Amino acid sequence: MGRPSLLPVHPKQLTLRILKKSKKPMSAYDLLERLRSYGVNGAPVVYRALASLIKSGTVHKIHAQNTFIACNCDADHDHDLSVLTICQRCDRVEELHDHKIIHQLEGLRRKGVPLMRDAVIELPVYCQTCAA
Amino acid sequence: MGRPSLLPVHPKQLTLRILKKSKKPMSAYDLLERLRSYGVNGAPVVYRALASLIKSGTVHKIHAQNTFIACNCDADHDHDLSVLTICQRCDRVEELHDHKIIHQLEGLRRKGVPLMRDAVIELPVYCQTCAA
DNA sequence: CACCATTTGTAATAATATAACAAATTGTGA
DNA sequence: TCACAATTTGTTATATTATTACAAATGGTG
Repeated sequence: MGRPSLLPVHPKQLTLRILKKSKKPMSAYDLLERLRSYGVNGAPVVYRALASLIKSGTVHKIHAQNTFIACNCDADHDHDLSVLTICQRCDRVEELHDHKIIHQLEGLRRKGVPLMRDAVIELPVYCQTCAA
Repeated sequence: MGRPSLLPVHPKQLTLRILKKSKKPMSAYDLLERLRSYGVNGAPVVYRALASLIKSGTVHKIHAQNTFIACNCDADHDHDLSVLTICQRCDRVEELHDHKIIHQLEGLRRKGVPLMRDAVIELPVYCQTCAA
């Protein structure tokens, strides 16, 4: 199993808990600050936790912001494409549940574009508040 | 007009030229290395050139890679949504010309999601070569 | 002309992410 | 059981990406 964690709770679980509670996307170093009180001292610990969570589809990285969010799916069901809108003015992130888009992307798959499971599509927008 | 550039050719033009010639996306520091021979010495010069080019739609940033590409549109026509596929294994980037997807996204716009002009959608995929 | 706004260039620094390595544990085969 | 490889963790250091801060140079405006 390798060297055991010195912490009472594994960094991966802690990371997920914090992200679940956060309404907003968090950067890796935001997370690190929060994790320090639990004894986490290094960036690699955070990045490893995130990598693992992302691999399992539990967490998404928002590349346009270098931030991370917990997937808002409740159950352990298989993940699929998720579509996020990112306001270019206030940075607010929302998940779109537009089935037509999802189906369209699925269509791409059938046409030979091997879209990855857990693909995250980030759409730059102005949110309703900022559009005004 | 502000302080004039000391260079015979403006960094912005140089940056665009280099990106146009490059088949692959380039990082800002890749560009800087290339620009040094023309007398460009600092990262801010590159980032300012890129910001300006991105604003005019001439260059796109690929957030998932922190790289930049010249838009492959030939003319000065107005830009619209562009859809890129990014291979998660070999990092190759291709531009999709799938009109259905574009139309679908336009549909989102009409439904009230103010998608930005020059929105770049990055789809994580496995390219045909790597899928095998 | 004096002043201000703007742009450029440079130096320094911030923010994001990974590499390299030692230490601790488990499993495997002799 | 013992040696040893394979893994995982934690730490330090470093690489990569991007911005801040500031001085210098120019053009426009009163």
